[in-house]
Amino acid sequence: MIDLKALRENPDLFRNSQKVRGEDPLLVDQLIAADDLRRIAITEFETLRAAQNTLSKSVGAAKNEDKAALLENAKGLATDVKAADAKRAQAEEAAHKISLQIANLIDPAAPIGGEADFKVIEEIGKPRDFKAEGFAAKDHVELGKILKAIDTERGAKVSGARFYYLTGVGALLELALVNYAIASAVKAGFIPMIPPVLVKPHAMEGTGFLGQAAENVFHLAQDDFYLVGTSEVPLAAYHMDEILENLPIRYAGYSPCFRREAGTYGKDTRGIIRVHQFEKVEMFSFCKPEDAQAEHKKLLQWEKDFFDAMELPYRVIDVASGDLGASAIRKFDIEAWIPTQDAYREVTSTSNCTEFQSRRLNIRYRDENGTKPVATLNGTLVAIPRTIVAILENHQQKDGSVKVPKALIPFLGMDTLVPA
RNA sequence: GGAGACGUCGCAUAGCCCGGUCUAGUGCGCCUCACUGCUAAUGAGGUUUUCCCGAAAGGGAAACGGAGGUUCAAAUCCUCUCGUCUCCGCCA
Repeated sequence: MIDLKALRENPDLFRNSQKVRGEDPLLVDQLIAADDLRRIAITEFETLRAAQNTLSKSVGAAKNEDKAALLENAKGLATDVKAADAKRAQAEEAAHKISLQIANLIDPAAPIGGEADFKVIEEIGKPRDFKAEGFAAKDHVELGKILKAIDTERGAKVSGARFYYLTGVGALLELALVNYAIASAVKAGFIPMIPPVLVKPHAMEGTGFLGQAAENVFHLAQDDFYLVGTSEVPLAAYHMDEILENLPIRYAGYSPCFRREAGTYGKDTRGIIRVHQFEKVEMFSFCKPEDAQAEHKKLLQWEKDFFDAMELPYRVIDVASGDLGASAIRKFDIEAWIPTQDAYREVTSTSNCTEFQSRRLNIRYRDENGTKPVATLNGTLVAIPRTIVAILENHQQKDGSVKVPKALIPFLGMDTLVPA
């Protein structure tokens, strides 16, 4: 949720933000109008209510003969108060509804444009030249088969398209990646968390996932639970309705993630690049708004550290305004090189959501001037399937074996994955 | 799944039966001041949040798990709902 007062003071900023995001700038004007109505309604109600309170008090004190007259008076007032209150509630609801539709005020530093208009910030590592090495790179599906690490066929048999089994070294690889990620997060001061992945609508709403992202969440209609698409949801909602002390607070959440992947028919149908269920270690920070930008850089650095340790070639991109999602004011993705696709593919993403989520979730901190919403940021440390894809494809050798990155060896207990 | 108890100001509790004097008492904690070689003790005062009007000073409204209802008036009465706990059953 955006800052209503800021919007009132500087509507142009918000109109422009909406525009560069490809969202409707007219919502800003609708909100201003609705907010005016809301404030008028509040004042009307409160005036009446104040009159009623005084009158009501005098009823209790009054003697018999005066009482009847006062009561008569009070009854009329009660009706008016009720009507004014209903009007107030309705006006507040209307304004609130519009305010929920307005995206977070974009960071002017974010590149303007659509999905394709990202800016490459840096490229790290060099893609291998398989031709020069004298063999053709196999893709992760093939390697997964050779190593008996990934079974997509049986995944499909049991659960359908976009499901898979990690088997043998594949399963071990996940555990090693997770353990390495958690260990480095703990070293960096994160509190490791294993959160619930079924959440109530309020938590989902509060993190902004029931807006335009709604079609991508699984919903258990019978019990009105949502399956989270990222532990960002339960981690953000963890401190719902609280006033925090000792910021920043950093959590590293390890959880399964569920995504419907609606509207992606025909995209990434092969392998485990795009799946309905996967595990992920997610970093989540609560900090003071003035520290958010620096915190964002730190999250990105931790992500880079991880991919450096995996010895993978990757690039960092600054995601363009039209592709940010409602909560983020700026977003950096790490894209790892995928040899068989001859392309960089997204493996992590870190977002600065400033106070957007905390306003909805009512998460604050205290300073000299009272309480203020905190800033929230999130970033992927490791999303398992895509990282496995990158490791298998980039570190493969001619015979189909895969070299294990040094950092991972102690966690995996082997330096090479060999064909089974 | 069945039966019951409970949910109040940072924490612990009172108030609810018998509606108004209750945003709400008490204890603890915390803050300020006084007293005091120091500490402790003691005394006085203070100690929630959100919103509206206002340049400010200040004024007003709302909140006793949540949502409705009854009433001139609800922490207090009624309904629903969520959560916690206990017992029974069931499963591990």
